[in-house]
Amino acid sequence: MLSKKAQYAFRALSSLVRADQAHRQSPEGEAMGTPLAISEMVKEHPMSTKFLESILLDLRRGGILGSKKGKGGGYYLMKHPEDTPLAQVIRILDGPIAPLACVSLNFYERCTDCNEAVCGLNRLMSEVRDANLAILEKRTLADLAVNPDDPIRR
Amino acid sequence: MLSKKAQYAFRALSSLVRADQAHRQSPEGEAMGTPLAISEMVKEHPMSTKFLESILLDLRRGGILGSKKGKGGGYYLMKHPEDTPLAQVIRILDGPIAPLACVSLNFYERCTDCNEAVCGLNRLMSEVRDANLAILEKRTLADLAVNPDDPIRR
DNA sequence: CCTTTTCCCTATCGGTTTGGTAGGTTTATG
DNA sequence: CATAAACCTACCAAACCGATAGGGAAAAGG
Repeated sequence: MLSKKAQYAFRALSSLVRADQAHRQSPEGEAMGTPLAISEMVKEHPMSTKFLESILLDLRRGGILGSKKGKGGGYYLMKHPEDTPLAQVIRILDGPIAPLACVSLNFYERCTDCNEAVCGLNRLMSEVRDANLAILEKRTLADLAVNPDDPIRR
Repeated sequence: MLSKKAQYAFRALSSLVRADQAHRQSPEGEAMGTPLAISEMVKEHPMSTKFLESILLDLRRGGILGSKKGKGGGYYLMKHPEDTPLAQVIRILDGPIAPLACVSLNFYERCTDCNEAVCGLNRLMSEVRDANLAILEKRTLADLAVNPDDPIRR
């Protein structure tokens, strides 16, 4: 199960994606121009401001967001929405996506008391990991904001 | 990530599957005949006896295992190994398989502050849930014990 | 400069979960 | 009756989770 942290992150990110889209569509639109303040995100998705703050800081340290201080400041996406897979967000806030550390690509830890080469669970959980990554590495922030009633997509 | 509880469960279950197979192959073999004691499982997979005990009780209450008390007693599979999907084990010990309660089939809870019909995250996480279930409902205890070097399987 | 607005940082905290232990009760076998 | 096993309840320390508190640092505007 995703933590609240990750869930809140996705809500805030969906606001940031929409701000990003609106910005790129404007004539003088160049990336990272108009940051969105925490207070704006909370207005759209009611939640604890301080808690969201710590989440956004994690995302910034993780390289997904940039920030600007002072009046008119806020957060903005570092890359186009379709260039940030959901997997990256989850790893930053919740850690491993794999169901076992011994099959994790990014958080690998050797399995004590288990020969990985012949461990049935290891093999099965690698399958699960791959199925998850097939989705979470392909789907991106852009997919978060898609309206399912749109005529055609992908 | 799977809890230790679920991991230990799978180790013990692999012992039980092998005992089950050996038993069915014997001439007089009828199901649920020769229980395997906790002490035997711990001999094969070193772990805390008492902790494993509580896990096996959960699996029994969950309908996966049967038990027999007293001398010569122990635990045994209630069904053929290929009739117990891994998903059932995980649900008993770790709860929901879905990444969000609002997309869970067995542990559904309504999502506060989110219209499920138009929530992008909801749609994406339903995809993830389906991918997981496609594996975890199809793969069974029998797959736990398979030797990957076997000539042909499935 | 000074004030305001915003992000930034550290620490703390109550509650729950996790992984595990302790100690005894009940039931079957021989 | 002795032994071996499952069964049950309670407890415990450590970690984790979700959230709050209280400022500090920087940018912009006047």
